[in-house]
Amino acid sequence: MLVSAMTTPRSGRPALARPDGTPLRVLVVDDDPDLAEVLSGALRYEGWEVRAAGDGGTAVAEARDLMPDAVVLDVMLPDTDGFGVLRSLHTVKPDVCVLFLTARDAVEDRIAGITAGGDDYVTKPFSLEEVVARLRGLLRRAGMARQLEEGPRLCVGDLVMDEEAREVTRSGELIELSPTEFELLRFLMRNPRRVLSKAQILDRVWSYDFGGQAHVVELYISYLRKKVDAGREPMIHTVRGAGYLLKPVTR
Amino acid sequence: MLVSAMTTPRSGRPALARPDGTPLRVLVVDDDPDLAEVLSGALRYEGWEVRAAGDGGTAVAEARDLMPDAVVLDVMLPDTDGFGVLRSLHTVKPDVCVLFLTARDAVEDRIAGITAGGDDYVTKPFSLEEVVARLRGLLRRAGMARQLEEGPRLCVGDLVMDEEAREVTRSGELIELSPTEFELLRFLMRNPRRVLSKAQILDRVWSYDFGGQAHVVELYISYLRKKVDAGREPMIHTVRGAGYLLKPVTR
DNA sequence: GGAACTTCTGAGGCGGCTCTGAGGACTCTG
DNA sequence: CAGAGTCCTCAGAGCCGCCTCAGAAGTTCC
Repeated sequence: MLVSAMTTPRSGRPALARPDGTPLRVLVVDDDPDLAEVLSGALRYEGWEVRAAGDGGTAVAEARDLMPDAVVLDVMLPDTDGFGVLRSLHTVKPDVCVLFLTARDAVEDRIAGITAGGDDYVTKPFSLEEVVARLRGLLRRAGMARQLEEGPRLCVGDLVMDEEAREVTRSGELIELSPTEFELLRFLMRNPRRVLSKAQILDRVWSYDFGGQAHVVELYISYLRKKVDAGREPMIHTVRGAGYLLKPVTR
Repeated sequence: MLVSAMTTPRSGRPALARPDGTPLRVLVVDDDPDLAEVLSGALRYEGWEVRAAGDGGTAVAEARDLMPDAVVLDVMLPDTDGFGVLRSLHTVKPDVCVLFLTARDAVEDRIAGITAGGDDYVTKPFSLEEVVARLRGLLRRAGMARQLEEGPRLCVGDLVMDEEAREVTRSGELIELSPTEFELLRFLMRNPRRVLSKAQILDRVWSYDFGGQAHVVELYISYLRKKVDAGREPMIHTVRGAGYLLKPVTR
């Protein structure tokens, strides 16, 4: 089952590209077409060339055709399990990076065995920010993609985030964040000087099956302010009726 | 309310065009024919080549024929839901931009995820100015349309508006605006040196179901003057019996 | 199995935003 | 100069958006 094909990245950021200049390619494999659509959309937006497949057989066929740099692979598939697909993928393209999608209660050690090769995994339900970030991490570690070589540091003013170490500092001082706080801040830092609506934030930072209200965003913004701004000149700003905005202090 | 259909853009600005010179194409999908007509009219006025559809099936067929650069899509359709149409649209044209229309109370529901790909949405009742602006934002981020590449800055004289950051400055000084003030000013700035009637302003800046009087326009113009002109040489001018006009100060 | 932490819900309150109404100023006309 | 029409501005009521607190439920770690 072919879900969608693809031509160009739509994102404002520079297209992800390999040393030869062609865009990075990713294959999304999930039997839930809605989820595959959402993932494809998000990755396309990030500059990937995306193709999607709904089962293991199609996935391998698509991989042979596309020769993807990375694969986002649901472990539970209608025809085969993730392990079979993984073996086939490695036959097709030995150096492919794989990001597994797995249910929370899946057997942890089997996943651990699979990811030994440098691959990674994310448990469902996940947030798009997490998938995108993990995939970036994989590629960086694999040494692909020129744009990613710059390192895992994210800077806005004197606010610095080390994504790999999951460490945040402001003017040198360490800031401790909970997982959600961290991911929210990462999203803000990847979109500085831009108003982000609560709905946008909810879409990217919270998991796709979150049924709650936009009110949580307000709450977590409030948490972040206490830790990030904390008496200092504020970097997180409310734009009434529009959303929130992170920007360096103007001097 | 029915707006007369027209063939060529009436607007003073150049027609929106893609790199190859042909005008940008948009498909409007809404089951309310009046609303579809209003939207179509406004977008045509902005220089788009417009076609409309009333349900998901027709929409996909039209899309296959038109190959639109963007789609304005009501989430609630008689035959399918937004996800289905979105998936079909992406199969037809993977790089299409989608702007969703949704009822206010449906936002919390399950819009989350749909917009993940960098697509955007607007809640009903919306103002035309908002739809047009969002659509421009989408296209800009997608890197289409030569005219839009200039960036998200709107300048009239020393008055500068950064739409993404929702920031307005006059000769460098920051001006704080409420949501309505912001949208009114945006409309004025996108139509400089042109007299805009109160009715025109009401139609574009206020949502289509606003029942109030033209008096609010006077009021908000007065608010804007206090903030934008504020002692300086005035840029906002009243044309008695006709409307208002924004222009740079002439020396 | 308990303690610490994290996440989310609900309620209360504050302040800003939007719009109405009224009074006054300005402009044009007869 | 009077009157009508148009526009400007102020004051205030109600509403809505946002912030914060407190606590319940779930999770992790020892």
